[in-house]
Amino acid sequence: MQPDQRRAAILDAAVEEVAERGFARTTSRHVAARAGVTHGLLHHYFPDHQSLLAAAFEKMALEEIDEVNEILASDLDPLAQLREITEPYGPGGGAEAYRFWFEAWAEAGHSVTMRATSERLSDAWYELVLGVIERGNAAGVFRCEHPGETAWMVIALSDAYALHAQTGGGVPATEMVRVTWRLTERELGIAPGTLARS
Amino acid sequence: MQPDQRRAAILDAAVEEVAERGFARTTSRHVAARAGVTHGLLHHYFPDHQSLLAAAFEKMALEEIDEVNEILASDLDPLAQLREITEPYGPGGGAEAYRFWFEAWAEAGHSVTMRATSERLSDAWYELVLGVIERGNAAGVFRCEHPGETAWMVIALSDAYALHAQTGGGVPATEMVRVTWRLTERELGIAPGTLARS
DNA sequence: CGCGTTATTGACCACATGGCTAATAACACT
DNA sequence: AGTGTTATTAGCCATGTGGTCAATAACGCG
Repeated sequence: MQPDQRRAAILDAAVEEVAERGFARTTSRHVAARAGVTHGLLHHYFPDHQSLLAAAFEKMALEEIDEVNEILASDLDPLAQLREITEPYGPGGGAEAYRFWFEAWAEAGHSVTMRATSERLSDAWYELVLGVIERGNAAGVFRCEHPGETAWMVIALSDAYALHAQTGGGVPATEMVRVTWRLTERELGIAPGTLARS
Repeated sequence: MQPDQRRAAILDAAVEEVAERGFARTTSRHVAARAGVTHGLLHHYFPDHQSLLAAAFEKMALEEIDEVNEILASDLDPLAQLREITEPYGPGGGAEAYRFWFEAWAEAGHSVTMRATSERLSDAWYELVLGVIERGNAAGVFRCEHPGETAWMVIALSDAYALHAQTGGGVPATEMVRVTWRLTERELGIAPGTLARS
């Protein structure tokens, strides 16, 4: 196997391991076993354990930013773009991915290294949503009075959805989505039910 | 020291340790050192490590539910009660407490045991906010059309505030609070700026 | 083919952890 | 004071961890 592929395979294994067990419980040997190598090899690709975890975190963040940028570069109109953005975090968005980000958020509270990456990702999301809203305003599709505040609201509700979908609670997912849509529509100044039509 | 006090001291130490390092990195010896005892003693109060962590988790959850009930039982009018709730970080403590909860939520993704407690807490919060809104409606202080949805929104924004305050990002805390208030006021059908007056 | 470089293995080390237990200190109660 | 119970300590053990390194296999290239 090519070094690049091996490195990628190790990172993939690390991401899966983190999603399953969490950062703190992710051990070199488990990652190595999942990647089909011995743990001594990890040192050949990453100077130490911390670097491996940081690289795995960074990889996930970059992939997410890339996905987001793809939406941005697409020819979709602002309304459709906003739908795309809110959808990945919607029903069926992948509980495994959520688990990874919860781990990352919790880890950001203890590790200074990861907080930086976390902030970069956070900012990327904010800029993306804000851009979509402003372009929608310019195109006359939206009539949003507080683009910055609305952008934060959209992200906040998405994150909270992911959070509450995992930690459970009596509020069903469908209701969470309904609230998110209703509030977003009102903030954007578009007709109720517009977002639901997909 | 009395056994009860010792047990409480150990649990306090465990909670602090979890908030600082996370569940997985919380070791018997560190907890013992923080509590001023030797690690052998922990075995005398808790059968094993997992029980200690579970007890610490349960303790935090019960304390938070108690605080919630205090607000409920207070003589404050619904508006004042809602102010308490929407205050930054809510009434359950500051950023430190939320670091603990992020850890707990992440842990709930891996451990089945903790998910139940997590859900109970989640439901308690929802019922609290919903109750305040409905009593406000009955008293004519609020004119909220979707109490259930609004209750979830209030909790969601509060959690997201804590989350983004920890993971950083370009959105300043003051703006997050402003959005939360504005949206809450609109959902409750009360005049803008009402919540800000404290 | 031969040779230098890189990838990969397996074994080893020092260390921290959770669990356990015998010995001791503190205590409660008569 | 005496005694049985509980609280507390110190130390041991098996295990798993991250890090390191020499030996070897695979590879690229002249």
